[in-house]
Amino acid sequence: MTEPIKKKYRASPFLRRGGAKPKRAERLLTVALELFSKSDFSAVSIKKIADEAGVNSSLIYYYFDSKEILFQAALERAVLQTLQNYEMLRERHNNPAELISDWFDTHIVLAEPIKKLVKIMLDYSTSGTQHEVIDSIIYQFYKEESQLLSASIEWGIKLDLFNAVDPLRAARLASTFLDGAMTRALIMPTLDVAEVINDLKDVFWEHLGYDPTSKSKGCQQPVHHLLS
Amino acid sequence: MTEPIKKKYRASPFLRRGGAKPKRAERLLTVALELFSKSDFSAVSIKKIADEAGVNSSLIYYYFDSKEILFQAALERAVLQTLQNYEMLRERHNNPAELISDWFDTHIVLAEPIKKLVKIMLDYSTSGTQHEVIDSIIYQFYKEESQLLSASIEWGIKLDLFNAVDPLRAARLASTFLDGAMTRALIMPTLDVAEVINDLKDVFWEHLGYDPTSKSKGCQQPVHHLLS
DNA sequence: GTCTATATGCAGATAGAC
DNA sequence: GTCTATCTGCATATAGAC
Repeated sequence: MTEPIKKKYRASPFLRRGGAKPKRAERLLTVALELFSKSDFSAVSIKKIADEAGVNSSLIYYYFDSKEILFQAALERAVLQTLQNYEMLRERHNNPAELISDWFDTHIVLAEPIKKLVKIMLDYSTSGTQHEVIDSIIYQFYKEESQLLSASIEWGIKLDLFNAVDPLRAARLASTFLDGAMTRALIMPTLDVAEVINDLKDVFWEHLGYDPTSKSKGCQQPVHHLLS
Repeated sequence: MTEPIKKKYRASPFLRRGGAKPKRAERLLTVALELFSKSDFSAVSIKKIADEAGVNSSLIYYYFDSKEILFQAALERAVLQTLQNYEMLRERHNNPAELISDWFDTHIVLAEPIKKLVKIMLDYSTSGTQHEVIDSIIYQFYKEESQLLSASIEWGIKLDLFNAVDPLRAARLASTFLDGAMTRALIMPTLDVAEVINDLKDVFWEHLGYDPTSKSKGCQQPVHHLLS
């Protein structure tokens, strides 16, 4: 089960902005993420990815040592892009309630790429195979999300905007619910994600004892940094 | 993409209790569900299922016309068993708060089989293939769950136990969150599902304006009707 | 009902020409 | 960098003996 770990495109500092990155590799990663999120790892053939990207299947092995490496790179890229969104969220707000509200809205606007991310993480986690790199990517993702949320909640409590709830637990609650919304949307494509997330938002404010109408400065457009 | 629909083991009145059902077929369904939930459809080979069940791989084709039919039958069985649990839940309580509480607890106790169910539904839904039968099974599953919950909430409102929330939306909220708990547990196996679900329960009572400590008659053991 | 043997096809991966 | 050609193995599925 523990396959030999192959290398290439191992560089974690992805998307080195401005760097002369191979366009083909980027294109392949985008297509791969798209397909891996639609179907699952073993159902997606190298040929399908190549066809979709408009190249010969052999070329994939020029950029990535194996299908697994390609999968890993696609997942890493998706996580990093999502983390970048979180970072932008953080920088954009000087008010915890707005930040959290924006975080919910971001999940509505970016529902599609986030659904892909959830699906692909799920496939990996339940596949039985383990790779340190991927494990740590996923771990970091949830850690960052948890930190973003719990820090905001704590901050709101200090400002006396929120009830004195346990920040970590409340963060986990919100984060877990969002996973649920994504999962449900994957299972039932007809689901109105926005509606569900807004319902949750209401309940979450209720839990925090926060009245969103009181301090609303108009709904800012959520940050997009579109995945693929 | 639209494969010809094969038959055999087509009989939806599964588990006809008392009926002389082939033990081998049952065994195969159990093993199949187990494997399909661990990995994904295309990653699970017929041979693996056969090996695990201790029979020759050809035998599977004696009972099921194809791998897809086997998958479909396994999913159907899992859903029906879960629905049976819901039915037992319904019959066991004459108090909406207890019923809902028991519903949450059931998800803790039966986390493993329910995780399998969620995973397998997800795999199917995102596979791109469509089969009327499976679609309707999944649809029915969520419909029944929604009915169980919303009816209980409505009931509680009438009894003046709960706030006058929108029963359907509240039901969807709880149900979606549970999906999230299962998803998260699949992605991060170290997660303490019980803890997360109990947190949700608290928030849900809060939302319904219900104080669980007031009327607690001691925690009844949740219903099990173990999914293999 | 359960097995052995096998047909058939496609997937992942490599070698090497251009 | 990108392609053609090809090796190798395994997966689904079938035929047919017992």
